Amino acid sequence: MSTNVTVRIPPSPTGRLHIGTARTALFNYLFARHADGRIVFRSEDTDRTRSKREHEDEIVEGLHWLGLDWDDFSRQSEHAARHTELLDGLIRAEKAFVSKEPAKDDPSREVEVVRLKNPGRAITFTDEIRGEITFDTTELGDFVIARSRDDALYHFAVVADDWDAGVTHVIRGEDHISNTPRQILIQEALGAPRPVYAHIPLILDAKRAKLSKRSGATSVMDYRAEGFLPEALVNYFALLGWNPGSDREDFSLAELVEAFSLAGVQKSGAAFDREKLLSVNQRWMRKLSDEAYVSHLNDLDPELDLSNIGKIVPLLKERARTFGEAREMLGGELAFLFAPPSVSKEALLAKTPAGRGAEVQRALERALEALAGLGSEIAANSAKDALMPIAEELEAVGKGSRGAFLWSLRYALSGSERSPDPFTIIYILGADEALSRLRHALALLGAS
RNA sequence: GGCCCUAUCGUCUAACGGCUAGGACAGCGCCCUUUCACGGCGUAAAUCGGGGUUCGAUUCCCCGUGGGGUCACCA
Repeated sequence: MSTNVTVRIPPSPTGRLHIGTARTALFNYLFARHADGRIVFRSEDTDRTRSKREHEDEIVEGLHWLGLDWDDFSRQSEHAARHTELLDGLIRAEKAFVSKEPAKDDPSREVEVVRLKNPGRAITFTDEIRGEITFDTTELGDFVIARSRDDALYHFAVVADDWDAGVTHVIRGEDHISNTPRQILIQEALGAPRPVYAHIPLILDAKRAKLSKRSGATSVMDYRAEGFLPEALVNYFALLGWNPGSDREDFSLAELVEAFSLAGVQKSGAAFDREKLLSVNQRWMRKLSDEAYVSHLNDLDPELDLSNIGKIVPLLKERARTFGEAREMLGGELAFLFAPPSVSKEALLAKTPAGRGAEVQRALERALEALAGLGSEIAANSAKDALMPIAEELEAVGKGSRGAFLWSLRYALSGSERSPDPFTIIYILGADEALSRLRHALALLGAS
């Protein structure tokens, strides 16, 4: 592996795996893998009170689930001794100093924080995505870089760790733009090289504010639990703020690695659109083999009885946009496929013109006989071949009767005003169950 | 509010000075059709405003305005 490019994925384990974290990690991954470079994962756990191992585990698991990986793993807390060493060096060189001051949380107590001696000048850096950016750093003053000599703060730890890891490209959210000058100040004090910066646009919610817990589901794991495919999430996240310069939207992770370039990254924030994500997800679900589809359903809900679902998968593929939706359909609008529905005589004849009731009933009886003649194994199209002639005959006698008959047939089988067509239902139910439901409907009509 | 970033259909975006401003999602309509779903076709929908530069600006510059971010001894 060449080492001309090294990026970092530095999540802080203080919460669940946020969509924004995942997308930033994805962009780093795409950039690095495209350049055949290195990726270092660094858990930024220096906030001892908020950092939790369970969060780190979820972040790692979620990122792996999306298909991302890295070449090196470390925790910032493991670098504490190195931070102290660097801090001491800075103090000795009089580029930083220890300052005795009242503690922020308890002013009666005195603490010794470390502050950077700020030369106080304008800092200009080049952002790969936005061009030159200049800040006046005088207003920053001699800012705090460590709570004490052995407890470095974020900005210092980041700069030190990036330096030690040989990070060449810092690709992160736009919200870090204003952090960059102070990190550059620390770099210069340390004598560390300046990496290339690329600040990617933020993901916004529907109200165009930075995505937060209030904006709805923001954890990648929530989407997994809802039955989204990692391929779909990756595909959609990549297109939020990046594009290949063409109309193409269908990308696998490997194809993204191939196509990715910072030049295609957008400058302004992108609103997260769940509808579009759903559409992308459905596209990926449809690519699955029926077997894989069922296996995903099983992963989502191990309690689900999927023993006789094989014939139903095509129906789910054309309807469900997530596996969660698919599961709901099995217990909802498609539940009639598993247990006989209740049917009403009125709905059975809902589309039958006045005075034609007897006619439709006779046709249903003929349908029953035709079906019985097919035997118990029904092929995909044989029900249609057997029953459509009856419908056509009816139409010849009275216009609109075909539709009335087919409606009644379908309703007798599904007990629902909206459902797949009767032939598909018969195929799925099998001859015995279909005949039983038809008999039941006929009995209802006969009871007039 | 200071500082910084930013600005093409409702949303994601294409067009890196020169085409009727293109695509996708959502919307709407039509077709297919026994209903639903799928599918096919079509339609509506945008260059924030004002100045420049230029033969010519969505594109380059400036000023407004809008939006966003950030202002910790959090990361």
